Amino acid sequence: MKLTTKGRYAVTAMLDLAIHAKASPVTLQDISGRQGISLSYLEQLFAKLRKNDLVKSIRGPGGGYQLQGAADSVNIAKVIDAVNESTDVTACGGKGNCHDGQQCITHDLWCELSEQIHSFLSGITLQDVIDKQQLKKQNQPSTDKGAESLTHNTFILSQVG
Amino acid sequence: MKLTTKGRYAVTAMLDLAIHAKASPVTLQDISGRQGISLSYLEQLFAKLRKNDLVKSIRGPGGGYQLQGAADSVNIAKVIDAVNESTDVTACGGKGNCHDGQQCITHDLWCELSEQIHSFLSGITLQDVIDKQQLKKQNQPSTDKGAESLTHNTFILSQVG
DNA sequence: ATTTACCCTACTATTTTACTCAGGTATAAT
DNA sequence: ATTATACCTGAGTAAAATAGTAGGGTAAAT
Repeated sequence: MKLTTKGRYAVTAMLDLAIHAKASPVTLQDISGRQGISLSYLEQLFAKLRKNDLVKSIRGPGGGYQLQGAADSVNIAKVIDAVNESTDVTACGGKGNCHDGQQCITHDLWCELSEQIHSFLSGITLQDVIDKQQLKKQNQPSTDKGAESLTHNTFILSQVG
Repeated sequence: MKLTTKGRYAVTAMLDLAIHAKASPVTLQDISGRQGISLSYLEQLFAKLRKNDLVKSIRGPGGGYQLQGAADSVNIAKVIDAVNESTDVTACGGKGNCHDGQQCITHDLWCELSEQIHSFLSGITLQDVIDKQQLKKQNQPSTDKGAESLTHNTFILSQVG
């Protein structure tokens, strides 16, 4: 599990799609303008998103991209994994044969934690993120500083449970 | 919130410290050997960990590093933030002044999600990760494939709640 | 036929990562 | 005191990832 700006771009673009591509598809040009990502870079990201069946494309004039499924069927982990593809990460090639026992402990620990993070992000869909934002907007019209931690935890619980 | 191999190294090293530095401090030489990270790179990482009061150093022969606090008082988010330092991330400088309303929506959505992830990792301490691994070892002596998701979620719930 | 907008490959600049080198300083042991 | 240890620091550097450019294609709507 890797969480870089690349994955951020992908998630941001997917959220943009989820919001704007209700009826007609959205062009990469539009996303590029709204999110400040270069068109060609978006094309590269969407090539990967398409290969992973996360989006579908419509060619020609009036064409663009749409989510392949519903916004509540696409989770964040899938999106990030799609653009990152094949992060082996493990020093010993995942076979756990890096010398004898002791050496491998912390290595295993990290793998365990990495799975936790992945599992966590698998439980959050694009729709969840959008809904949460709507809720926040309603509760706090303009000023929005402070008192964050509590609402976060309740959100997490509602997602996982 | 960024989750790169750099952060992985830092977390791995901290876990190594938590396990080995019970009585006497641990040298970077030792961690370097166990975890396969170059000594000088470790020195750079630990300089940042020290500045953030996550570890304390003992100089001279017999010296090395120890955790500043107890293993259950250090959370994963702190460790990762310490070595990454200042990820502005936001395209509009966090002031939310990137044009009018619409443009900023997905931007806000990502920030929201990013906070969720941060909050999630703040709820997991080094000790938690170690404990979880111990538990896994006991339940499954050697073969450890399949049936993962369920135990993960219970772990997450126990951490956050 | 022309325009639109996806599609694809290769190339390049920038940044980050990970490491090396070359010194220093505090401390324990002799 | 001297020496060895191991932290500390900064500058430089190779490799990789990120982000973007360039230059072509192809499918489809007008």
